[in-house]
Amino acid sequence: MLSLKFIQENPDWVVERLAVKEFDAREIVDQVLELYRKRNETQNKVDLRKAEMNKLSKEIGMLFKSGKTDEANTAKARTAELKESIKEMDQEFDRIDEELMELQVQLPNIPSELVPAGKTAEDNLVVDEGGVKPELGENAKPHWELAEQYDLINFELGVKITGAGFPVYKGWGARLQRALINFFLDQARENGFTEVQPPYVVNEASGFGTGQLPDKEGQMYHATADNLYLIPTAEVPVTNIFRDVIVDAKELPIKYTAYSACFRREAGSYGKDVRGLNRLHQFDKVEIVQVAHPDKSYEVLDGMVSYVKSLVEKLELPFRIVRLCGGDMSFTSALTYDFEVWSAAQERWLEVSSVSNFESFQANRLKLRFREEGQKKPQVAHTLNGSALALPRIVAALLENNQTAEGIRVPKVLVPYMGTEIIN
RNA sequence: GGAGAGAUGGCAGAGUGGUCGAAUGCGGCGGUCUUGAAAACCGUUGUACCGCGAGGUACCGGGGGUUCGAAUCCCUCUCUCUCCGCCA
Repeated sequence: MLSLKFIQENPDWVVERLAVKEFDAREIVDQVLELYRKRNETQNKVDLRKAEMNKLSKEIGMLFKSGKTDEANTAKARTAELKESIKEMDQEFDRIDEELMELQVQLPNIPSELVPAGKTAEDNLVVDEGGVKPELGENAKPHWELAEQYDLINFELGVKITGAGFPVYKGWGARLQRALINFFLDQARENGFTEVQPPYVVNEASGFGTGQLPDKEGQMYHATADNLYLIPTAEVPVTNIFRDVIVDAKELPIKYTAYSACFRREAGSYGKDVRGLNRLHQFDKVEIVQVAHPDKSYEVLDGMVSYVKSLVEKLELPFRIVRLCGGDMSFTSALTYDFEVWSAAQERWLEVSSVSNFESFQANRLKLRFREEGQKKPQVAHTLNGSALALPRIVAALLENNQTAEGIRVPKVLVPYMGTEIIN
């Protein structure tokens, strides 16, 4: 979330920049300005009265101690009115503060200057591409047919056990999942990321910290009996490691990676988007998360983009990198690069990674700060994360792009993990 | 699931109604000493908000209450730990 101070100091700029995200912030910003002013005014007044009250109480204490009971009782009588007005003003303050918070969480993050204008995915900017699209010819099969042919994934079984979007991986299919996870984690470690295994279920505070709550609870599975949420991405538990934390500046950047299953309700999705592995309710992903110095976070973002690029290149997948336009970006992001790989039989691009700089948006919610050497006051840090990578669509592309008459060719980097050069 | 205990500053741990934002120890930082280091000694060491400033306010798990005054008493919620049971 944007800090109140920031909004107060740059109200017009906030409105102007949020327009890039197709968000009309005028009304909310105006209300924030008004309420913030009222809040401070109220605090000022109530603090003065509290100071008076504290002083009186101390005096009464002294009087009782020195046995001047009559004088003490006289003084006591004077506190009643003060007490009443403090109570009223406190309530007023709390009311305003709550209202402010409600407004504050409605404002999306400010898009970076690099974000192109635009409403939909059509307006995203392709900034890089690589690899060669394979020529498959007439008999090319989509991955769901290949998965069935080689008995890699059983979608119907998942329906029976749970429901649509929860496939069962089997044999080489299951082995491929494990191979990819291990490959991604090994790569991350070699690039300086510390591996963590987080919980897959989080509480409300964590959901708030990374921005899923309060508004996007519809995307998460909710275990109501315990009021816990299944994670939609490892970003949530991993980033929340740093909730209410002040780190030393010299520890930055902090680089974490985690494998996790991810759970998404995906209410309202339909059609070709959900066919096969294209969109699932449960999927596997290796995530990378960084906590960075504000001066360095865009360098860090570039580093993450080149790291993810190295992964898709090693997997020999044709890819492109797009910079999301304002209208296609998430609520919390300041700048996002999506990675898409070419799915040769479906003949479409599939998003396999999303790498974002959240600047201080999450850190404000998390109260994640750092302290510069020798400085007293902590500053808000920047957070970033990215998929490295999400498995299902990688699997879809690998199956389709590498299909041959003899079977599915395994990319070289995965051969040691798979123990075979071909799946058949 | 049953029974009990507890939640205090970076950590450990006192404080059971009044100058308590909080003893003490450890850790951290600065200094003295030393060729350097250790030890010893001295000092310092939470966060947020309001205020131009002086300064003020809040915070001892969360919320509510009693009281002139609450870390301390009462209610309530949450969480943690221990033992028993069950169990990967």
